[in-house]
Amino acid sequence: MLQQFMRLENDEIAALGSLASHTKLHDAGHILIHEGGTTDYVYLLVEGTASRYKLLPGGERQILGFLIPGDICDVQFITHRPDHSVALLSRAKIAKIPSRKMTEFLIHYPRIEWALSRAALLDIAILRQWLLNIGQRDACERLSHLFCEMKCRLSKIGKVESDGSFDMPVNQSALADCTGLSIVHINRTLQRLRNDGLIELRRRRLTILDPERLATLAGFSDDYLQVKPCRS
Amino acid sequence: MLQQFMRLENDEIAALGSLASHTKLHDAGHILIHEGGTTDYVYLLVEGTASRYKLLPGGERQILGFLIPGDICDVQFITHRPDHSVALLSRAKIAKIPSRKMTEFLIHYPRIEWALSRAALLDIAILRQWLLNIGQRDACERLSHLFCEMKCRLSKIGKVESDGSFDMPVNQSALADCTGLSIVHINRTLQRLRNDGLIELRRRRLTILDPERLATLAGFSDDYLQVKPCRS
DNA sequence: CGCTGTCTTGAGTCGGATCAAGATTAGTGG
DNA sequence: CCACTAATCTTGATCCGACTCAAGACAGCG
Repeated sequence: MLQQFMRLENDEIAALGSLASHTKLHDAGHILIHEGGTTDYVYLLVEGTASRYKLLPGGERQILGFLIPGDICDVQFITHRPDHSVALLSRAKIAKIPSRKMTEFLIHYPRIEWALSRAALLDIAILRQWLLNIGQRDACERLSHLFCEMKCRLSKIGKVESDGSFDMPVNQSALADCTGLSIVHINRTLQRLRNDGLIELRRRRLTILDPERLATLAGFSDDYLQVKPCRS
Repeated sequence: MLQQFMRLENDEIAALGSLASHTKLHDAGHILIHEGGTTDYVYLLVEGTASRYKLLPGGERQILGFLIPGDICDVQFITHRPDHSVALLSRAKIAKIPSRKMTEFLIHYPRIEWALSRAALLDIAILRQWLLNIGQRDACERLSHLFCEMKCRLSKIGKVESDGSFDMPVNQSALADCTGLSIVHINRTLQRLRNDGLIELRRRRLTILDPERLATLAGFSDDYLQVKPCRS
């Protein structure tokens, strides 16, 4: 949600709304963007969850990040040749906006363009944190950190239940590919977290049983996710 | 260099020049920005090399990226509390610009602001590539990829000699901390690359002896570093 | 000349990978 | 509502890439 980054005026909100008015429902697994292909559209994830990833010739996949409702898929692309793919993790509602239209729109609403660049900065902050995660932490810490991060991001858009549970529509294979671990090891690590009473993960739904202890274990602090809206 | 992202007008170049007119020389090891501290300045690296990194309580360090001449240190910071540190790898020339002044400047030169946001997109592309690197590749590939990337970035600013060598002012400890490997393993991996006749690394200077073969080994393609200047 | 930081090398260990198979669960169509 | 199939999850056994520890060799520098 862009409002995290800047208080928007009513007309801006309305304009955004009409820009994203044509939404379409897609099934889990649908690939929105193909690495190396071309796009002339910007996709806005209205409802559901998606992942960005890169594939290696050998078939290895690295998940680069998760998209949650309100996230935009690819203002990112410098050229129109995306350097990674985006696929849906769950059934999702998508608004598909022609790039041309988006460009014009942003010229009329420079404040929104500015908010988007803030969103990019948040992406950077998250990417750096992931790098630290994969580069320096062990399996347990990596998973814990990821869970803490997701919970924090989702809570900002009101997607965490009062009991602390939230949708996490990923299988163990996806967890493996975003932490740089093997599926088997993810499985065993999850069991440890479960046995330690830290989390519960069932039917694509994650409950953090002891947020305090999990955050400590992960070395998680939500500072990097806190974006101050500025320029009023 | 911002001109990678957009053809700038003479007055813009002149304005940038005067903005960055007061430069100062610092020694290798100098810490420009402290994680968790505060900054009211934007730093422009005019000459030399620097690294961004995060530290963990246990002393582990993850290097998040390298800065080369023309790179800007921290338009990045969403709040004024940097989430990582920046230190010089070599003696370097730095322009220190007050954030206020920078903000005003960008209001007068919106095209430059726009170029900066492009630069951020390049940062994102590099970060994603690093994530792939650390997450999925083995030691040899990681190092090779890093070297290919540095050479490509440096060649864009004319910092690669005609014999293919360039400054790489990092010790093995830094290589370890940016690839997520141990120093010892870096040492052995470097030896392999040397013995295979792929590289030569002496006195902080790297020569890629067989670019072709190294790129293949690394799975490197420079696509993600190619930024098309647009909006004329 | 003698630090101090950096690089090398060897030996032993371990976290996490791989391989292989069985158990569960979720979907599908009848 | 059940049978069938394909994912996904578990578990055990084995292996290996990379880590740690430890010590010696250089190199740059005041």
